[in-house]
This record gives sequence, C-alpha cells and structure tokens, in this order.
Amino acid sequence: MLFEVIKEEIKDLIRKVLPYCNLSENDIDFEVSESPLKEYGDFSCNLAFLLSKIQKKNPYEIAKNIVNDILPKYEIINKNKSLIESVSIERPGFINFRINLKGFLKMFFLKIMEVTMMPTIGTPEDLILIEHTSVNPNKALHVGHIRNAVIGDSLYRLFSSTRHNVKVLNYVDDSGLQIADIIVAFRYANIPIEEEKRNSESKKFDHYCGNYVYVKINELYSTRQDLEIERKSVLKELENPYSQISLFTHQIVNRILIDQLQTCWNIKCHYDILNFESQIIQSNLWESIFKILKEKQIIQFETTGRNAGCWIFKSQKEGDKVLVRSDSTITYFAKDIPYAMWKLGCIENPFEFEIFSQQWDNTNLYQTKMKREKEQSSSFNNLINFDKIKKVITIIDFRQERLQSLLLEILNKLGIENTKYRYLGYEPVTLSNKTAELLGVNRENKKSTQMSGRKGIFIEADTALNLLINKAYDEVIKRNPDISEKEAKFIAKEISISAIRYYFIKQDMGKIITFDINDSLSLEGDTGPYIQYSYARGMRIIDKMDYKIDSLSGIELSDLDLDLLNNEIELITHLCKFSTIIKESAYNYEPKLIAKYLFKLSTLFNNFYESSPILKEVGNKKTIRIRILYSSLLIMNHCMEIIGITPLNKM
RNA sequence: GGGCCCAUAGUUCAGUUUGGAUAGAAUGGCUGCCUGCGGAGCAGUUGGUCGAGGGUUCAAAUCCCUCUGGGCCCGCCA
Repeated sequence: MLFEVIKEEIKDLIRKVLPYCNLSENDIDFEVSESPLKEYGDFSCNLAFLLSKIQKKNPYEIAKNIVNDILPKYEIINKNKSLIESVSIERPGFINFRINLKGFLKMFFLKIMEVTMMPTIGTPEDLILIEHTSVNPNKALHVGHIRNAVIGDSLYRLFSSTRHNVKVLNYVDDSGLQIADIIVAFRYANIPIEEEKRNSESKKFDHYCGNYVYVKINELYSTRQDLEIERKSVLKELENPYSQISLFTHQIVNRILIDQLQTCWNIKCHYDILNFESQIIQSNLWESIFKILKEKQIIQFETTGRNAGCWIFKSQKEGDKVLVRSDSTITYFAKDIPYAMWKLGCIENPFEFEIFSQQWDNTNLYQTKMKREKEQSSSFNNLINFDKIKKVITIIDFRQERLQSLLLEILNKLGIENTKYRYLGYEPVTLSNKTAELLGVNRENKKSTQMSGRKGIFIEADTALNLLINKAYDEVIKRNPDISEKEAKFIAKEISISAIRYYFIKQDMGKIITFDINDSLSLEGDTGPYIQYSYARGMRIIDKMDYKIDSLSGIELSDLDLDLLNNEIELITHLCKFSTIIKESAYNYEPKLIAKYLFKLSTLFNNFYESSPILKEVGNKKTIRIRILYSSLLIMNHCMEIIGITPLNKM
C-alpha cells in the first residue's frame, strides 16, 4: 500500500516534467520501478530512454537535462512535503530517485494498520465459481491431482479473503468409461468388492480400486474380449439412472468419492458443490442444447467419410470434433457444453442443492439433485445466484486445453459472452527416474515418467502425505522430547500439509513438475515448514514478552528513534509490498506470487530475528521492534491462510 | 504432418506477460555461528558461453526468425 503511494508520487512528478518536453501524458508510457541496487537509489524511471527514441538524442543527455535543468528550474520537487529526497542520473540514462528514509519509516509506523490489512478487491456481490480436483471416481488421488486441488483451493482462499463470494465445484464423472471399468471388474470379472487380504497398510477403498481393481481389469481386457463387450453394455446402462447397474454404480462411486474427499480434506481443501455427471445427463439439458446447435447450424450431420453418421462440430482451428456418435450416444466433450452453460448461468438451472456431507472446516458440502415438486424443494436453492456470476474458473491439465478452446468456440457461436469463462491450465506432474524405478518402471534415456492409473504407475497422494507425516513426526519428537503424542501428531500433520501444499503452489503452472518421492518431500529451505518455523520463532517471543501490546495503532516517532538496522529496513520495505502482491496475484490468477512473497518475508524475518533482539531491548527501540514483529507475523498469517499453511506456535 | 508447452548453477527452480544497470533463490559441496527470543535457523564460500545461431535495439535470459533437444495434444476414450 505504502509502496504504491511512493511510486505514485514519483509518477506524478514525472508527469509534471512531461510538458517541458512538449509531451502530454498520453504520448508516453513511462515506468517507475524499484532499483536493482542501492547505489542507484530506491526507484528508477525509464523516461529518458523513451524520449531518446522520439527526440533522437542520447538518453544520458536527456536525463541530465531533466534532472539538472527542468526539475530545479520549475521547482517541481517540494522538499517539505515530498518523500523524494534526491534525484540522480546514471549511465546509460536512468533517472534514479532516493526516498527520504526517515519519512518513509515514520509513515510506516503511523499507518501500520493499513499496511498489514488484507486488501479488498471484490465485493460480496461478485460470484466466482472455481472448479477443481474433478478426479474420476475410480481410484485414489495421485500426487498429480494434488497439484490441481492445491492450485484451485489457493485461488478459492485468495478470492475469499479479498472479499469475493466464491463457490467451489467438484465435477464427478460417475457415468464414464473409467467407473464402468470398475463395475465390469466387480460384476463380470470375479474381482471381489472387498479386499480379501489386508496386507497393505491402507484400508481405503479408493486405494484398493485404483491400485488393484483398475489395473487388473485393464490387464484382463487384452485377453478377454467378452469383458470389453460387457463394458459397452455397462456404459449404456449407466444412461438409465434406475437400472440395476446404475444403482450399484452409485454405491461404489459414493464409497470411492468419500475416500477421495478424505484425502482432499486432509490437506484442507474446501468444496461447496459436487456436480455428478449422471445428474447432468438426467437433466436432459443436452437435448435442448442439441436442438439449438442443430437449428443454428453450429453442428452438422456427417453422411460420408470416417465420421459418417455422427453429429460433428467443424472448428476453424481444431478440425472436426464428434459430439454425437453414430450409435447416437454423446461424447465426453458434448457433455461439457451444457455443464459450462450451467456454470455460466445462461440456461435455466434444473438442479437443487442437497447436503452431501459435512467437511473438515465444519461447512456443508452440497450435491446437485434434480428439482422436485415445489413443496418438497430443498432450502438450499439460493446457494448459487446465477445472475451474479462474474467469473467461472476451471482448473485443468494442459492436455485438455484443446477441448477447452473448442468449448469456447462453441459458446461463442451460441452467442454467449465467454469472457467470464476462464480455464487455467497447468502442466502435469511426472515421476523422476528414481521414483519410477521404485515402482518397477524402467525407462532409460527418459528424463521422467508419465503417471498412468491404467498401468499402475503413480504415487498416491496419501502415500506422499504419510511419508511426510512420519518424517515430520520424528523431527518434532527430536526437538520436543517431552511433547504428548497427540500434540506431536497434530504438529507433524500440519507440517506435512504445509510442505506438500507449498511444494505444489510455488512452481509455475506452465512447467512440468518432476516428483521425486525422496527429494521432493523436504522440510528445509524453500519449503512450507521453513515458513512455519519462522512464524513459530516469532510467536515464541510474544509468549515470552513481559507485557502485551494490544494493538497496532499508529505511533509517531522522532528522527532519533528511527535509526534502524539495514535488516529492519529491508523487512519493513518488504512488508509494504503486501497488498500490491495480493492484488497482482488475484489479477493474474497466480497464487505462486504469494508463495514467493511469503518465503522472502520469512527469510527477512529470520534475518531480523537473528540481528535484532527484542526481549532484552528497552525503550523506543523495543517498541519499534515489537511493532515490526507484530506486523510481520500478521502479514505472514494472511499469506499462510491463502496458501493453506497453518501457523503454528510450536513445532 | 499440423498445433501448444518447455530448455537458466552439479540438482530443483525464480526472473520472460511489460526489454534496462553486476542473471537471483533453494539444495548439494566446503567454512564458521547455540551460557543469547527455538540450529527446521543465520553468516560466508563454491558453482552460470541463460540450448545453438542470426536479427531488432542505446540496451536482449526477456521481443522476432531459423535450428536442436525434450514433453504434450491432434479418437465415434473420458
């Protein structure tokens, strides 16, 4: 906040210079940025470089002219009121500004409440829908799914804490091929529903289905053609919600889904609504949209060629895409169209909302159900106000990017304003060679290995989390020999959640993450636990303080008191960027910016901790340091909340 | 064949959207620092022709072109 104020002041000053160069504000798009080195002052402006293009003169000469002639001649800097202390020029033509340090620090301590406050960006009126996780309900989540969930959940936290109204959706494909495979396994391949020998530690049904049943049935398909035929019939029967198969499938899906959600809840992900694909099919939304697509001639019936007998969409860029097969069943892609339109609120909502279960944060998780007669209808129907939807964000693997752009193309042709619809793609998580070898995969000359549920090549999310918990538990016991087991377990779990969430959030979404079961699960360095540790150290000081200060209300200080150490100034400067970072992160949908900011903050805080003792300090110096301490912890707390890291007082 | 993404220190990555000054972290290696508010830490040191070549520019890791290497997508699978 403060940071922006200073930047604005410098920009204002530059704007006043412009007329003397025969330019107006609209002619030129100059920039004021932080100087990379202290010797160059605090802020730099690139105006002279831009002018040199227009005036065809040396940028250094132009800068010299501005700083030495124009600024003093017209008394543009008001020394008494300004935070700008001095202006200098540097080759090859930078105009550098040094701010008045004492003035800046005074302002910080005066406005400390504003600096540490979470900025408000949205209004509760703006409804944002975020869809994430959406894992097929036939297996346990693997580490790749965690990336999706953590990105989505952090965005949910980011938008919620900046005062938006956010609802989180989780799409459950309970009528597709993957669940059909599990059903075939149980019904036609004599694979028992209950695991007979519990030789694995896990008792979770999703692990059994993903690790054994799904892999086994895929092996069987290659030798038993009868099973392939059964799969087709299962798929067909799933379209009828009252068939025996559908009812059975419903039970199996629910068991797996609950186990999957348990994993997500374990790492503190929040959801609001489960959207079952079977419900979308039942709603007959597709039929009405199909009709419109035909009427508007957005799709065509193919009579010749390899797609003969299908309804297809001819995309400008992406070629032909089948929506309705020649046997009149609809494709996965086609099902996405009504769902997207429902999310955007441009079709009448056929669903009501029913409680599915409670979740870890004591909120209700709802599921969509077909609307019943009025007198029976659920009381949760205003869960989503479809008129207020401002943004629909879908977090997906980059591999589905093509389908998403096809979807946007169709929405566009339907005349739907598709700027509200935003898909956020991320590159997948692969396994390092060492980790792949542990799973019995041998691929030489490869940098990493793609995970595959079908082939059984994956690291389960629960496995990774449990490994971390054990590792953290050992560390907690080592450091706190007298701790109760219950507390140690609690702390170990919080540490591992922070480690795993931070690990998946800090990296750029456009980069493949190569997961290594040993190297990726670190508790030191640029990690979540490091951040928690810094926070815990800070909290320790507050515990030991002989008196408590009750607020962060601003204080006025004399120049003498503001003789701070470099470490302290650096920390304060960083604190002042807080709201700027939050805004940037929300604007660009980039939670990683907050992770980066938070890590730097922790590092600066640790420096402060090492170099600026508080408890043994006295007088104003102590007051100042306590305020730095409090504001640091407060901002750390805000950022941790967004990443989903629990602040700990002890670890 | 068409399209998208990636390549920066031994390793894992920031920085590329919006060109800017001496390319930053973490980790590993080496060296220090606990009678001090917690050593999951701090300080120091080691380590880089920014995949290659060309172009634009006062200025290129960043923009443009070509090439190389790696990954993904292009199903009547989901």
